This record gives sequence, C-alpha cells and structure tokens, in this order.
Amino acid sequence: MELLKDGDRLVLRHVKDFDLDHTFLCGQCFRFEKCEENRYIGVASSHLLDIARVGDNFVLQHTTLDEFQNFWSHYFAFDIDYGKIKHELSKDEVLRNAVHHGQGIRILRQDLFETILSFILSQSNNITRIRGIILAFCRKFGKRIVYEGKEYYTFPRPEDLVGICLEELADLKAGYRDKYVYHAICAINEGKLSLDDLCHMPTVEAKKALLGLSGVGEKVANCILLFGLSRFDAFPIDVWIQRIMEHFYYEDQKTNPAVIAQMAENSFGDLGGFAQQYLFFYAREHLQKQKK
DNA sequence: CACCAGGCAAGCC
DNA sequence: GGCTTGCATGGT
Repeated sequence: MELLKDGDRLVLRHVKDFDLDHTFLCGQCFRFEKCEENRYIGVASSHLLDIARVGDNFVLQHTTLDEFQNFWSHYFAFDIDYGKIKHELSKDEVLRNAVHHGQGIRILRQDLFETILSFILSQSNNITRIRGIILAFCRKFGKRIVYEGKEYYTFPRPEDLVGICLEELADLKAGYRDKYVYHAICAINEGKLSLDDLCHMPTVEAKKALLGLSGVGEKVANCILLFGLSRFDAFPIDVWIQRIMEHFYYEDQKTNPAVIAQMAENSFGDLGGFAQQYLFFYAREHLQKQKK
C-alpha cells in the first residue's frame, strides 16, 4: 500500500482486499453512509471521513496524514493480510463462494464503547432502524460536525453521558432496549466495567465480563469481541448466520446456535470472525434473493 | 393484520 | 439446565 498527499486529499494506491460496499454493508458498522456510487462518508469515534474509490485508488478527504497514520490505518486494519486468511478459508467449499462474493470485506477496529452500545441496540431489530437509533443517539449526545453543508455527529464518549437519566433515552425510540443501554452506560461510568481492562483481558474473561451486562447475551458479546476488541476468533450467530449454515451444512434442517458454534470452531478456528463476516454478507445476498 | 427484524431476560419445568 | 414467552417499535 502506498499513501500520497494530494493537496488536502490523501490518496491510497495498491490497496489489496478492500471494497467499500463489502466493508460497510456487511453489518459490522452502522455509521458510514453511501452518498454516491463508490463513495462513503461517516464518523468513527470523533473523526469524520469522506472516502471514495476512484479507479484503482482510494481518495480520502477531511483527514490528514497524521490522522490517517494514527487512526484510520488502524481502523481499517490495513496491517491484516487478507490474502492468507482467504486462502485458508477457501479450503472450505462454502467459504470459497462466500469469500468470492465478499472479497473486499475488512473487519474494522471500532471503538469499544460505541460497539457495546450499538450491538445492544441491534438485538431483534433491523439494520436500517439500528442505524436510525444510533444516529438519534449521536445527534442528542455527540458533537456536531458540518461537512459540505451536511450535519454529522460524533459518537459520545462515556464521560459525555455522566448523569443522564433513562427518560432522556426514550426519544431514541429504541423500545425496551433503552434500559439496557442506560445500564451499560452506568456500569461503565461507575467503574463496574472497565473498558481499558476489557482490552487487555483474555477473550474468555472479556466475554464473561460483557455477559454481565444486561442486554448482552452470547450473540451480542461475540459481536463486541469481534468488532470492538478485534478478537477474530469470535463467531456471532444471528438469524442470518443460522439460516445460511443450516442451508449449506445441514441440508436446510433446523439446528441450534450451540451446534453451529461448535461446528464453526472446529472448521474455522482462529479465523471464525472472518468466516462469519463473509457468510453474513453472502447470506444477505443469497437468501434475500431466494425469498422472492 | 400477522409476522419479522444482527436477542435477551425472566419465568417455567 | 433447556425451553417458552414477552418485549417496543417500525416495516412489509
């Protein structure tokens, strides 16, 4: 990969295994919006980025060399070699197809606090509405950023939320999930759950700590481990993953998440999280079309 | 109007 | 322990 400065823009050349649609539409991130073909604008933590693919290059706006090297490079995980991962996963027949469909997926390194709240809000909900609720949350508690005449909002940090009450969360229209979010914010701000400790814990312990939060079960905990703590062996099992696994590995017979989890661990091991993302993206394309 | 959406907790046995 | 049910809200 090569990074060039071109006026107030940055240009990335020779980037391998990176597609904006695949990366932003595979369900890991709710904060980037497609504003035109091959162009996304979004906010991660407190940074806004305008990123577009132009030919073989990526053009980045509203950022600096310094910010790229200290933040976005890590966020997009350009240090991870997907060539090896894809080669390994493609030994499995199903994954070979899934990898082919989502060849440009990269698992982002997202902010832990943001990931915890976002995936608590995601339960039994559809992606469009999850995005809306998170945006409402950021609009209410985050900082405004104006870019090209449009308003964007940062995701608030825990300290921005000290002293909020449950009633303030009601206008997010998050339904019963608002009290889970409220309790998570309190647990973090009261020091019952340390975000810093979570980052350094072994995965099994981190998971146990996350499961202690109300509204965090097996699936949400695995999403937080995978997207917020870069534990790439985590394999979140939601309705889509269950459907696609039943379809391809169990001849459309009903199973349960425990069986699938064991099977994923045996088949994908340390690469479970990557496998899960390829499969999720594949499932959404494959099964959604099949429905009609 | 039923049913579902990146599930989970509480209440049963 | 495993299995069932209620849960807020919005979309089809």
